Amino acid sequence: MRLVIARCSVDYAGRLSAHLPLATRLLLLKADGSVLVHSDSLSYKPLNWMSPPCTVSIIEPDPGQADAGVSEIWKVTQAKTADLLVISIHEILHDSAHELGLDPGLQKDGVEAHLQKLLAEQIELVGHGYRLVRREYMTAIGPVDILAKDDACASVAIEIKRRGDIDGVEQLTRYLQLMNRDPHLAPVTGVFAAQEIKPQARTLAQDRGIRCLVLDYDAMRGLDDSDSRLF
Amino acid sequence: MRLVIARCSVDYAGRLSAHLPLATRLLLLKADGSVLVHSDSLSYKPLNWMSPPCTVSIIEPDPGQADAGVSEIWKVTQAKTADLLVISIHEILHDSAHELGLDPGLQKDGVEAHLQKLLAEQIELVGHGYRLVRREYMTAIGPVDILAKDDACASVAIEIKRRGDIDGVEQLTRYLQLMNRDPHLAPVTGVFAAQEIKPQARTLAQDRGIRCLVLDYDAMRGLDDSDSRLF
DNA sequence: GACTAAATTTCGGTA
DNA sequence: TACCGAAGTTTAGTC
Repeated sequence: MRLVIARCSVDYAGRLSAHLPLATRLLLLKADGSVLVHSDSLSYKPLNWMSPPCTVSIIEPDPGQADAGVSEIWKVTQAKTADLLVISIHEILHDSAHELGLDPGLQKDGVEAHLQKLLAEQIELVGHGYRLVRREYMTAIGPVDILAKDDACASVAIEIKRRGDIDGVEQLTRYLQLMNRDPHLAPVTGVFAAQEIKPQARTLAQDRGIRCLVLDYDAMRGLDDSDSRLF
Repeated sequence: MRLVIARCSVDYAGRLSAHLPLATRLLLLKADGSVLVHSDSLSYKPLNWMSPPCTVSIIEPDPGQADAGVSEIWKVTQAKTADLLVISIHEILHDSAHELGLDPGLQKDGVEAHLQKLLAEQIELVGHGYRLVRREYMTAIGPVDILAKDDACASVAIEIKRRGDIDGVEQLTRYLQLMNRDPHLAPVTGVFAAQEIKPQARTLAQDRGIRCLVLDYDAMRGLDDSDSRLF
């Protein structure tokens, strides 16, 4: 990994066109050839970047560019997409290279999968007498998060989201339409379960006869003994 | 901006739980207090991070941690969300600070807006005899990208995407349902225009009587003289 | 300020 | 490998 602090301007042309005026920035060259341009704020996302596989070639500025103060130009090209990133460097303030080695990688434990697991275990939260049929019930257009039976033994499709948005209601609606064509399952009712449900999503769901259920993640975790791992 | 190369392990607890085993990584501390953890590959996105506003406090390891080789611990806390990022540093291999100043910011020129502008100018691409009514035609649930009239003077709502996905078909469907309730507009037909249309989106669109139109961005740009700016 | 839609989305899983 | 859905999504624009 090479770290360069430099006064530079940047131009990108590819899926969009973008320009960064002259300023001091961090240029990050990774071992896989990718390049990131970071400013000193606006976290997380670089101002500009090129994804691997790509190649960096350092070229001399032409006389006109040299007169404008450009000392060198980095031309970053992408192998597949013909995207082009051009970094015009005026002054290098820091330049160091470091050997990092391979990273063992991130171990993560997401929220939606966890919510699904918890709700499957605590299916009575959906309604009295409910029973779990199975998680990730496959349909032709994708898996329904949870399929259950209500106290009258009718099918219930449950869609789980962390944030309940219109998209999630649309998704559940598609599943319900498909499942209600299957005589073995029909009639199937829908439950839209999320930690937080947006007003527009709630309105749309009610309009379509889909029940909304707000989940209390912390309370559900609290009921689950297997979950006292962190802190 | 402070750049640190260090052997470290990282734990994050917040919206998810994540752990990074001991390895050499880049730690990036920005002026706004945000922290990024980058490896030497897997571009663009940090392995782990904390968004501003957040505060970093450097604490001494307890004896057990010190025995395990930890020299110092960075505890990054988020003001609002109670997220916590803990970086256990074993060895610092590089440490430098740099004054970057404010960044003038990115000037970008997106693709969807450009596609919309081009298609409005070349509305005959949608069909012979078509005329533009207006771009960003407002409805109660949001703006329709383009409203046009066909050769029989019937209304046509056009939704434009770079990548035509199911979401876009749903979006256009909602617009069409609403607009067809307006006697001044009805009947309104729909056109789903994109550079690339996914098979499932195409199927759904056809099922709903929405016509699909694949746009050739380069050809449309070529027809537009005002667009010979880059290179 | 809330909400909606786009993103150079990226990233992971599955058929 | 293509496709589909989630993301600690983030970010930008609009009402």
